[in-house]
Amino acid sequence: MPELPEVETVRRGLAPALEGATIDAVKLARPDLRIPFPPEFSRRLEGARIAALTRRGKYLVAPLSTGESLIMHLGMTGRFLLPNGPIERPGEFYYLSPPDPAHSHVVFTLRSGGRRFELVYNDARRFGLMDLVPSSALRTSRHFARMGPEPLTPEFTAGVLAAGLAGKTMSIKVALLDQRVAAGLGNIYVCEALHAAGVSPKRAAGRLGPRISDLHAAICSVLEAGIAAGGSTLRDFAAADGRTGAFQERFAVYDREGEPCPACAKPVRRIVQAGRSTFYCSACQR
DNA sequence: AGAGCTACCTGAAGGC
DNA sequence: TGCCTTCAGGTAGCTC
Repeated sequence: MPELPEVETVRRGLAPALEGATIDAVKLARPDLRIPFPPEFSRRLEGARIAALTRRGKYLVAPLSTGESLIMHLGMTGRFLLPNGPIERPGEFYYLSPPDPAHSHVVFTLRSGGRRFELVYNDARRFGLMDLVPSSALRTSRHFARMGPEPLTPEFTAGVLAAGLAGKTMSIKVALLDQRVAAGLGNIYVCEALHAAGVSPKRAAGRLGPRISDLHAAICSVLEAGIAAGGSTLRDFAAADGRTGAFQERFAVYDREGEPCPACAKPVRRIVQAGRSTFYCSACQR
């Protein structure tokens, strides 16, 4: 579910509740998500104060008072709930459909300003992960060591993007899904960015030429628009406060096979690349 | 090294 | 109604 704009939406929803809170208890319903929880996961978290909630690519990162950072990835179906959290209307159910309790794998009990509340991590497919790494070694951790530039920051320039794609013979669609090229892009926003840039998903990644600037600008604008809309809601994504995203209503091509291209009205096509759906306009994207 | 496939896991939706 | 197949927003590990 979550790509950069969705993870950023979750971050913004959770940050006011989590930042400055102390972790009183952590209950695990099972020993692993996609990977095992690290040794003594709960013990290492209990008593820690959450200094901040940040994001890198599709990961959430919470630096702790203990010197370690809690790293969290939502996979495809991960979501956080604040069922009795410091939100204006506690008890309100925030999601389109109630999450199956069988898939609530982690329950944090947090304390902040004299209030105690729970933060529940629910993940049906269990493709998410949580890990603990020393805050001083985040950059070299296995999750981030090879991760590419962060879009929407000054480090992500057209030149940096071009360098990341140089020499690649694979399609630009498949290349942009590689988190080493740019962090945080997924299937939706890659499709949308390529459409916005007028670049065919089938074009060789290393042969964009000067159009790399258009693609760079499109990636930034599509991600910014996604964040501004509160992410996309397909199936069941919702922000921590339960509001659903609106960006799916603005998709130009994603999940719109057969519908008219908003630019030229020709039907949007669907093809499969590296086993994943690509949606594009064969007239607008060359 | 680069590129392509498979696996991980569950649920929803569509076809018959 | 029910069974079966296909597909889903992600990543990593394996082969060639």
